Amino acid sequence: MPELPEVEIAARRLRESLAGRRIAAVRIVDPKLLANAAPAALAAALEGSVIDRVERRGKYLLLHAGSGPVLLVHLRMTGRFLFVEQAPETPGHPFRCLFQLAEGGVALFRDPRRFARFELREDVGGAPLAALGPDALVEPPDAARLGQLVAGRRQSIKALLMDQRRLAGLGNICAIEILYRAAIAPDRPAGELAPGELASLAEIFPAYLEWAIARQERRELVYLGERGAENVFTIYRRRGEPCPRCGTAIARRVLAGRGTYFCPGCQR
DNA sequence: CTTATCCCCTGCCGGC
DNA sequence: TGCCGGCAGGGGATAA
Repeated sequence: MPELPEVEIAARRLRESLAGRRIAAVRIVDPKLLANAAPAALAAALEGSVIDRVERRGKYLLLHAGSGPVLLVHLRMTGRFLFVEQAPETPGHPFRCLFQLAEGGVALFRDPRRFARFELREDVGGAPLAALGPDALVEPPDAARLGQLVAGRRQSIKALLMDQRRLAGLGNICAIEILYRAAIAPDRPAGELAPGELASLAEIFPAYLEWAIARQERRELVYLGERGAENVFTIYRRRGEPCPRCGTAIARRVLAGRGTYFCPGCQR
């Protein structure tokens, strides 16, 4: 799932359903979930404590428990928290981790592809957060700042938008949809974009993020893989369908290692 | 320094 | 119905 909009919504749900509650027990089902410590370390850090603050930075979730270590959560492709009254007994609901709350209720961490990672860090100043560029939602770059980011870069504009060290939060779908709205071809070398195109990008992508967050808030943006999920995107996963702007068939190619949808007719 | 490729994993979908 | 290839919102490691 997660790009910035989904991670932002995940942070809001965690503030509603997890923050302020005491964690009675932590159960790690999949020992590979915790990237930099033993499962016992997570239990020691969280059991008996209260998550008092939840932050988002780029695609990372930060769960603070008082003065203890911070738990970094990266959802990667399929990670998500579910809040339920009781831990499921049947194996029909596999989960990688479970937080039992003292006042009742359970937070489950589901992640079918098992790419997601938890990390315990003493502070937020070092790796991996220090490597992130400015947050695409909190500090959206204006045209001038974008100009600095792309200056001299031969890398494709799509790869640059997805590079978390330059700008944190955008992923494959965001990059595809934003470049479509700006009518810029995804494989254009970033450094060759004209000032007017940078201005167009700078205007479009905060608006796109707000739109996606609002949609997700209304629970309209769901995994495409979920039963009954509808593709709400303009061109993502619409190869062969006519472009809404010019009618040309939407094309797909692999760029920066990811499936990239674009309109060969009007994205220049 | 870049960029490209492979890898990590499971699940769904469409075609045959 | 069953099998198989393609595809999937992430990034890290490695090679060139």
